[in-house]
Amino acid sequence: MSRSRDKLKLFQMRALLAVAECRSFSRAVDELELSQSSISHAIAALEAELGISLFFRGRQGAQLTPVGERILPQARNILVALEAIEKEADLARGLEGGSVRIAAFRSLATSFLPATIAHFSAQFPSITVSLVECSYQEEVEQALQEERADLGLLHLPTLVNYSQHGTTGLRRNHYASG
Amino acid sequence: MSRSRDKLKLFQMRALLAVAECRSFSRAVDELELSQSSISHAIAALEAELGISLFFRGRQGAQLTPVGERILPQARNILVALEAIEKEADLARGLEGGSVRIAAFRSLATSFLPATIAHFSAQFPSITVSLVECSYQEEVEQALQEERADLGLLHLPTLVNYSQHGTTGLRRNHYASG
DNA sequence: TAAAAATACTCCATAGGTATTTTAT
DNA sequence: ATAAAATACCTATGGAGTATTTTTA
Repeated sequence: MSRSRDKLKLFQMRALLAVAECRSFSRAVDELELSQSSISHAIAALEAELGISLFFRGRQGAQLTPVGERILPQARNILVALEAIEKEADLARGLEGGSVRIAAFRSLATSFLPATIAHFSAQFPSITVSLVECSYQEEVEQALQEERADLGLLHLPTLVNYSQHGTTGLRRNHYASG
Repeated sequence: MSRSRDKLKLFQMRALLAVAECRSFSRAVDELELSQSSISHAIAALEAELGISLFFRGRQGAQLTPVGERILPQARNILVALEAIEKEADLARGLEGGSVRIAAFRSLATSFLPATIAHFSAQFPSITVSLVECSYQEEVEQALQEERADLGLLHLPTLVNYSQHGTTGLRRNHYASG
């Protein structure tokens, strides 16, 4: 059977972007860290697969055809989506095995926090969420300063405060409720 | 040197989509027309590359992890963009070497049409645009019926009418001006 | 235990490279 | 004449397959 059922390849998208940007196959060599030959092959294969010409070639380099011009943003979309996937994975990896200690006084701890924590835990099951119950606002601030908590819930105007020394790579989703 | 600098592969995106949809590696075989082994390899490689687990595996099949759930729409975006690229290419190919004959009466033909045609020709240089000048509206309709024109410009309320028998694959961009 | 996924192993198509030739200005 | 792209040819990575073993509800 035939290998690689994918007609269009990702490196072809990268090549398209780079050559379009550099307006030259040769100059795209540096950006792609690929030989001129490979870039030529890649674009040629892409053009053959699509049955169209993507670039006008000349001594002064390569220039996008009108079709190439319309295809370019879609190729960019693909690479952006790929980046997004890697970002999501990095974030998730950063969260693996992490823990968050939340300091809050009793009234908050018993009202909306359980639901919020449940929701969070459903999204990030590998993160241990623990609660440091406090009787007064001062105790919350104390817990943060003594690094017995990573996240503290306080009254307005300082509703949410957080320490930078948590044991997790948590970089967003600092849950708080109005 | 190493082959394939792309860490993430398109067929892995397809596999992710299919397995997520089928909630099973085995059932995705039909949809992907790929062996169970290959699908397993593809997902495993993707998970290894991203450093995360995309599916919970069990006897009843496979279910997306929270990260997998967040990555899924991006994978879909990639495939949608690919489709769009092929669509653009198909359209451009259909236009290759085509021609459009426009029937219009003199006043229109000399006022806004030249600019419109120039713009169109810049976008689709391989298409021959010719003008069939008419003195009266009835002549335009006649030219269309006798297939001496592919596109006719008439007065409101029937501003634009077009024949289905053109010598080009033109399927959109029926240019008209208010 | 049975259905599903993972592994072991093989194969060859193809991405990628070097060296050279062709093309366009 | 000369810079750029295309082509020829080669190598070996990794995608895909069949057969089998390992999981897990």
